[in-house]
Amino acid sequence: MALMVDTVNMRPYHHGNLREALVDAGLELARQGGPDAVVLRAATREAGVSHNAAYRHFADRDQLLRVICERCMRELALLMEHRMAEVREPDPVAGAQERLAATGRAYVDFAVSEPGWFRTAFAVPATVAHFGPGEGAGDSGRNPYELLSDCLDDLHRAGALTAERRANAEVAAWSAVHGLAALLTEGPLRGLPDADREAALATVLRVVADGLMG
Amino acid sequence: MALMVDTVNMRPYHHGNLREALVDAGLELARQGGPDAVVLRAATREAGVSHNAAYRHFADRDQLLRVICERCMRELALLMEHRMAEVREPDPVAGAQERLAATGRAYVDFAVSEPGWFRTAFAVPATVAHFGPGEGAGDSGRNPYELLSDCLDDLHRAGALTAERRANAEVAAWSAVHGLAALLTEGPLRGLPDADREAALATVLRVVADGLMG
DNA sequence: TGTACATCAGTGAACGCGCGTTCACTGATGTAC
DNA sequence: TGTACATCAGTGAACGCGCGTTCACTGATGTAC
Repeated sequence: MALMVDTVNMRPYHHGNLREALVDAGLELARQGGPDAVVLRAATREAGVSHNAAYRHFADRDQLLRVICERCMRELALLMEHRMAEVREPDPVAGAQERLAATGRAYVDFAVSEPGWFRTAFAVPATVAHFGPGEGAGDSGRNPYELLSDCLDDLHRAGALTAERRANAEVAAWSAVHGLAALLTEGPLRGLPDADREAALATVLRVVADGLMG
Repeated sequence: MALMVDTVNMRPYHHGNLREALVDAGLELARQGGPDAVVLRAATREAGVSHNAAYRHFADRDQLLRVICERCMRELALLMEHRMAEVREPDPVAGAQERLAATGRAYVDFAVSEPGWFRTAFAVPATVAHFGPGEGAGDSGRNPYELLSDCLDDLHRAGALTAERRANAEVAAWSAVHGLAALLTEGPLRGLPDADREAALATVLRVVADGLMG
């Protein structure tokens, strides 16, 4: 007689942490197949639970997907933060330039190494979205847009970016890097050999830097 | 007794041009809902024909989708060509610069005004894709990549772009413009007000031009 | 410390949906003689 | 010019799939007394 614990597979009747388990399963699904692969039944299957158990923790599939999207965006931001922190250049201008490039590299690296997550990060269902200070990365930490803004603020503060050119600089840098990431992962540049990809990335970063700072 | 023609809806038993009708229906589906909305049964429904009639003209759904994707890409190229041809500047350098900007504007305008088609253009199923001379736009006309290359060649010929900077210039310009289009249509910049979008586009084009030509 | 009971977190079966695809078929067309 | 017949382009029914979601339920937990 199994009382608390099923003696065969050792899973208690109450999962204990099903919400987390569903999010983890959803993240794995997203990793492999992008946002469309985040399927309620697959997540519950993976968690070893019946289909509708998920409804104890999420109102519907969209709510689960939303959480997964936020986590993916957060992962992207974390890689960017990590790469920024690795920059050791003491000179304010060169340091700010290196940090800007580091965020760009991180962005593209993330997209290439985790294309499913990258696509999912931007697959927030329905209306919402819209980036800006405090939006887009859930509750904790800075989102990619904010990290980019920080770099550009640094550049401005260090005197490498005039006030005039500071305006709208986010969208220019972001577009270039996002476009490369999209072309490489979902677009016609899928499967570009490593060396070509590196050359493309270097050129994009150079054009952005030269274009912004004149 | 209807012999050749059904007297009620005047549709002959043989459609006459079902292939074209299915492609047209598919294009409308793509326009409204992107590549995922290109659904065999919906296309046949729209064409007023039974589900499986489509199999007389396409091996499977993917084959239809592929045709639709090519047509969408062709539409994008046509708008770019049209906008390039509108440039009247006689000076070779200024003319080439204006044509480059015109292709970028066309690219973003297409994405914003026809987001379903834009997404579909890049949703070629499975492996394939990869741009380059002669690829990506089906059989006729120049594809977007080639049009961009033409602009850059002009710029180089006119002396505004050094040979060194000519290298990899396509990917830089393309990434920036594609990224803006993606952010505006599928990403966090969805629904950006017109004025802000115009400012963003202007900045992106300026950064690309300055970044490329130094 | 023991027990009744509300509440929480699961189960299992079922519904309805729309899809791609296949099957055996029939009506229409065009061509050889 | 007429006719037999191969071929082409449709039809209608069905299969199997996986999905999101709902229903009535039961097992486990925790709390008031």
